[in-house]
Amino acid sequence: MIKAITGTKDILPSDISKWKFVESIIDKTMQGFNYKEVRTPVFEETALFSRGIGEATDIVSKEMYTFLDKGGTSLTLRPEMTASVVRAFIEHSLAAKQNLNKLYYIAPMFRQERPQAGRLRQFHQFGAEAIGSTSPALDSEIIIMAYDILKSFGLKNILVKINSLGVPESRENYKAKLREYLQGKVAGLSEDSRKRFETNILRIFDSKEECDQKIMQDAPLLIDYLDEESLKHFESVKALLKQAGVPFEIDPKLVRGLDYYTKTTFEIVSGSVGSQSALCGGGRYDLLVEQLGGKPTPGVGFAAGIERILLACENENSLNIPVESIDLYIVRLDNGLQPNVFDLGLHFRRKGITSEFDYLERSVKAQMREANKLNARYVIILGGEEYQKGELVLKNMLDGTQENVSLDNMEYIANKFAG
RNA sequence: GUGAGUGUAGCUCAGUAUGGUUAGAGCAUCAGAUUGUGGCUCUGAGGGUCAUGGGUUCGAGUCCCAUCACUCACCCCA
Repeated sequence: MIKAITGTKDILPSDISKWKFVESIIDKTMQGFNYKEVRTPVFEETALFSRGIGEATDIVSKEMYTFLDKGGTSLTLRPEMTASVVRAFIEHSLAAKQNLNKLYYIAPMFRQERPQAGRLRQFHQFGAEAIGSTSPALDSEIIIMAYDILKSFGLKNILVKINSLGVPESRENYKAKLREYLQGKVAGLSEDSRKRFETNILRIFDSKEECDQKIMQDAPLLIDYLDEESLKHFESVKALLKQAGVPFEIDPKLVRGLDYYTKTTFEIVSGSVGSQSALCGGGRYDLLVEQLGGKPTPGVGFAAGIERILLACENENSLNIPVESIDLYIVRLDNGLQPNVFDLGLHFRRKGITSEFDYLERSVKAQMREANKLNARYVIILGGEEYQKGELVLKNMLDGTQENVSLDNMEYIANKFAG
């Protein structure tokens, strides 16, 4: 038997209502903030991601699905969306059409990691990017949108964590200080952290190893070395979040794994999923556009993992999905009327009234059972004496009442579903 | 990439310690309950190469080995 690739999942009809519901809330919220949807190809030239996300990051160095096409070009299935959105922004000169572009997406991403709870190889993210302004209002807006959407899913056990990474210069200053602090202590670090000391020193803060955490407890914090402008920016972001009623926590150790972040970074974590608790993450990237070959343009954005959110919703039992139902089921008393049933069904279907009938020549009882299983609001029973008299039986499945309706008064039935 | 756990019906699981006739249950599916009407109830039916391959044995779902798959955790991230 051929099975789906490791780390990929089919979304079956029984799950679709959940996804549609989630997507509709995302659409509604994003549009309320006047973000416009954008769709980009699932694969891009590999260089886009290695340059955008950073050669040394885990995503680029070991998690990408990269392959050569027949022309010998190295292509990669997108592991995240920001680089692609920025590429499209530059390629189509969106900046020329308006100063500020507010974009959002809902799309599949691909990373070749070992699957576990809340982590798949093909997974779905939604997110937003506001490109073209340094205003802290946009940092806040991005965080508020993410928070509002999660709240709309009924999630309670969530925490917003924010931090500021400052501008590159202040960060370099700080890194030097941190290196100085750690210089004599390297031997006490875990193996991974010793590597990070060379490659990405800030990430040592993320380590869960006890020995690392002990050493990092007294380490200097980035936030104390922020430049004045970044600090001011950070204060504005915090003030706006407070104003919006979004509870948050400052996490000076929140360092994100993508290279392009500057100033604000944030994460929303859930206590209701396994170890992959980050539902959502993002931040400001004022240098990315230029880095990818565009004119210097600031930006800020976030991405959220839909499967993780669904997992959290399931564990908190927070999603209230309406049960699926259909409008009409047409029962036939004798098989000879099959063409008439088909015709009648088509009549209502073309009016947008969701209708179904039996294709398997099953008994009346079986047809009624089917109607009930489908949650049909009304059932038409066609055949027998009534049919001889030019009538059909219309049964209301909610209260069980039924009435006879003349076959040339289908308006009457259609009106049951009006409005 | 590293570690641990689990693979028995469409789904959730018994059965494996002490190997022994035709491998069970619940849910789901289908059919029926005097034949023209759903939900509840009752009755019945279908559905399993017990993950795969090898080994031990008179005999393996059960013991041993290998492989594969899945799950969780590390790592990293959404």
